[in-house]
Amino acid sequence: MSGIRAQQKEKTRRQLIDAALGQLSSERSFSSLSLREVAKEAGLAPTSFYRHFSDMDELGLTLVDEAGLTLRQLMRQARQRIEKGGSVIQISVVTFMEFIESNGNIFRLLLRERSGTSAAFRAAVNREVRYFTLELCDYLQQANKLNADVAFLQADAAVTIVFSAGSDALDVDKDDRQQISMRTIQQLRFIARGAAEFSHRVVKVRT
Amino acid sequence: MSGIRAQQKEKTRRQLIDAALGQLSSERSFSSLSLREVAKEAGLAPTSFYRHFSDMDELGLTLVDEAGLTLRQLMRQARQRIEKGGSVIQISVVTFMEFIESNGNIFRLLLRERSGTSAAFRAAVNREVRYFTLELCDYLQQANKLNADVAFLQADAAVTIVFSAGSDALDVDKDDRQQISMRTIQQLRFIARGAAEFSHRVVKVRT
DNA sequence: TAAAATAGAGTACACGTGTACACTGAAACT
DNA sequence: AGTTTCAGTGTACACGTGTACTCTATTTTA
Repeated sequence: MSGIRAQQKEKTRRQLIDAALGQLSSERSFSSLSLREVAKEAGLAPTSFYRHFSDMDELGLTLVDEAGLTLRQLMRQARQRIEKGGSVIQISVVTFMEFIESNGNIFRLLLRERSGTSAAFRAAVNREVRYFTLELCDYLQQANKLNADVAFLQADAAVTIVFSAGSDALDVDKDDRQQISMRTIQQLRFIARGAAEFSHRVVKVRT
Repeated sequence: MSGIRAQQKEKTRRQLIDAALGQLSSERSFSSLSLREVAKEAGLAPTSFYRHFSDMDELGLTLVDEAGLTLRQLMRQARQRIEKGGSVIQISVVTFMEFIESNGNIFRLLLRERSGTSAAFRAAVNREVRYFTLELCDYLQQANKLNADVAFLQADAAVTIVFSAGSDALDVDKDDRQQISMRTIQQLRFIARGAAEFSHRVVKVRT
């Protein structure tokens, strides 16, 4: 029951996943990857691909899940840092920028497939981003005692701004990334301040 | 000198452009379009394509320019409406949503190519978005007497939020689009309020 | 009016693609 | 020990692709 076979299968499955991730870059999107290329990179015959995924879409959705995991891992890291004190906004942005730096291709995958041509991909990415947003929303409600609706609007706006900044930071050198970080921090402060002002009044919108 | 020939050429050039734009949809991106498909849709032999563009990339960049024009046209429309009175934020968002509704494929093109695999495309789209942002920045400085740096940060954040909302509004029915509009308006108010608060202090960041 | 230019069509080719199918050898089961 | 399962291979095929090349008909120029 040890499963020497299942074990090997899992291993080459990972090789396929890693091969796909490894081929992503600023000039190569997942949708431009071919089954044959991925199989070749993984050291497999093209037709062996089918032993693991029914088509490239299935591999792609697995990659999105993978990305979601990485993203949540990132959040845990950020929360740990915050608990040790410091500006919440600054730590969050810095953590996110570190994520971009060491997981550029994963982030690119999320960015691209979010506006891509597959409804399933778009849904998968949006689901991951929503988790991200809702966790931030909870945090804002607890930490800042915000009205629930206001907290959601703030969290949603903040995530949008940070993701957009991440996108800008992808193909840029360290100095520029620093600039982008500072700009983003300031913009998040605007939003936080604005939200705080409005949190007394009743806000009727929620999506 | 009337140029019956040049005239005809311009006409089929437009047919190519329109054919390409017409094939875009939520499940079809520009990069997935083939030269042959576009030529066929335009009623041309594949090889005749080369009489007008050296490759698909050149057509694509033309499309991005086209999109930029449409975007600026949109801004003019918004400004006219604003001059006739009303909430600036609300009118801007409503105008933008109208744009999405009637130019969905053009907006999709911008969204996708902004994070696409061609550096030239990304640069072209970012240039158009920057124009958009700078015009808003000027407006904010004049209308709200804001500090130049704060105005830029606000404009940049606002454009990011609005574009993201546009992306969310693409594949959604009228009611949901209305929801998104209200959410966006409120978020823009947060930013405006926050920026106004900060505009007294000195802000050191500018990108 | 004769010559040159050129938008567009048609043919042809090499290439990369997804995948159907038959096969192999080793692991897993009975 | 004998049988079954199955991850991985190799071959083969039809298809869509970009584009080089030649030819044609018509406009433009000289």
